[in-house]
Amino acid sequence: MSIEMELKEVLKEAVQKAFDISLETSSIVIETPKNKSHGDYSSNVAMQLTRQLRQNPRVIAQAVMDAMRMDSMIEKVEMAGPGFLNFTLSKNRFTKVISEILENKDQYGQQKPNGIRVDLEYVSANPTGSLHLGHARGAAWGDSCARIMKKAGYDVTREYYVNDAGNQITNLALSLNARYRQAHGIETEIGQDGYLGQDIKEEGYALAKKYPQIYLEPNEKNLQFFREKGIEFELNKIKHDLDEFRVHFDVWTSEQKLRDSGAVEQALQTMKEQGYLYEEDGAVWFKTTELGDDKDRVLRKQDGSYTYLVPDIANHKQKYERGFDEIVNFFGADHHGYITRLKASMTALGKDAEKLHVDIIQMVRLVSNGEEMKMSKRLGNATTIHELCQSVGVDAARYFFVSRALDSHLDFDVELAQKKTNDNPVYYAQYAHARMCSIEKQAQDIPVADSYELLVDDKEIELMKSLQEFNKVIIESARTRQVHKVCHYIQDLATKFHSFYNSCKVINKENLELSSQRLALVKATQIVLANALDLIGVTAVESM
RNA sequence: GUCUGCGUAGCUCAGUUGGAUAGAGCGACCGCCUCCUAAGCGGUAGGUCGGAGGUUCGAAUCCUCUCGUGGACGCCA
Repeated sequence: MSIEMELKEVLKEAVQKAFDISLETSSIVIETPKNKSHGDYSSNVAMQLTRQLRQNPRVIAQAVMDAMRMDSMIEKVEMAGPGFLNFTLSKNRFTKVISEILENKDQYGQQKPNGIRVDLEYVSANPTGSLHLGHARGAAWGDSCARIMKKAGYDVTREYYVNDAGNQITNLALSLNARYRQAHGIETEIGQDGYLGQDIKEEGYALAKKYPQIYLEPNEKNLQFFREKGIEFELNKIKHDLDEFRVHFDVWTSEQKLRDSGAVEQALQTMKEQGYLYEEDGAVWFKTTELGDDKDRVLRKQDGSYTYLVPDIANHKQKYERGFDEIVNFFGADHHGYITRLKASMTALGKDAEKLHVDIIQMVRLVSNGEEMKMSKRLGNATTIHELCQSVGVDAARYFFVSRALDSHLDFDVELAQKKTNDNPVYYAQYAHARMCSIEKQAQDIPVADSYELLVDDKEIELMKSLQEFNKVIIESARTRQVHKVCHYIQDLATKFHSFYNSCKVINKENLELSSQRLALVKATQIVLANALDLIGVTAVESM
């Protein structure tokens, strides 16, 4: 049992005994005080009970303390401030974590299956161009979130929804056809909605070489050829870039296949039966205003084609039918207004919209020399995920994207990410890991201890406390999908280690007993740091 | 105008279902390698938590209003 659970049990019993009140352990808050003089752990139960008991919190705290059973791990309990109970634990309680880590190794931190099936959809960029910075943030965040949730015991499916139908794809086909024609010396303009990227130009020319003179006219039959070639080309490029970025998916859902299967019409039919649709101006509308939206939305346009929302409704309907308990989407901030519509659709289909979570990814700005680089996918001059990997490396890129809360705008400082100095936080953590590996390498003739009673230095205790936090961080990060918490944990653990390193010499032939115990602590820290870095897809390097 | 983020130290940002004297990194200043990687460590300076009310034992955190700022408001995706 974790230290926190043990303390909660102790408090629960004491409150029961003192006031005959039965508390849920989940409602008891155990904190780690920032101020060292407040002990190792603290609780505010007394203050929480003030309203119910109508007594001074200090009086309540005293009564709880008097009723408390003195567990062997508790060295001291004190009442402080407005009514906090501060616990100081016996030093040997903290060493338990070392043996747990050494036993479980790379599986340490893995929580038992919690039976919750969750679907995470992220990136889902149209196959009409390379992935750029915004996608990269979504990719790094979504993938890390998947890793963390798996570690926390969730049954995770990683999903990419491919918009391989609709206008954008037709525009792509037209652009390819235009380049194809140009390759044949026929003067052709790229339409206003066309894609001007260099890659598409090259692919058009390549197709001209491979399939000469057959598909010149932009008629429907030929466009279908360019659609297929275009999607194949773009999707392969995307998969290649994601692979380089260490991002992989379990499921690639095709919009075209959803359409072909009749799932789209089926979803519309259900919504119609539920009375949410009506016709006006030759279009089919969805009464989203009845479900919290500020205006109704068109589903089928005057020209008979569907809006973007429609196949996506079918996409999400199927997620429900696939049996997920939680359905999560990571959307770019520019799709914000879309959430209400999507949730409304699920309600209209009789699904529980509460299961559908949409996390918004705030904008990324590329900053270099204090200057912002504007991005436009259509013009083809955006910084791609591949270029980013080339210039700053995958580790730094992934680290930067998950180091900030998702709802904060991110200024990605390319120069900082490129630095191989201590200005760059990713190196700080990797350096800590490399140091640990170096110690292990040099201490191969020293046995790793299995008892740790000599580890009583403040720096050692602080380090063990951080190790103890790992499980909590995983669970909390997964529950809230706040990936950056893992990043902060990594920084904290690295800091505690560097501090320990500077004041506690590990390898000391004069004191083999202490050396072998410290070596065990180093080994445990190295395992946890490597496991934590893996959660965000960053390499735990062994030497630098 | 409506919806939705953000506003915390000079800069970039954390802040544990509301908790004690608001934290970290960078930058500035002062120290530490005859010693396991100085890509490191220790220390100092720096904040009316945008502003005003309210809720309560207690507010950076919750509510209302307000100011600044980014984004979205399409029969595009």
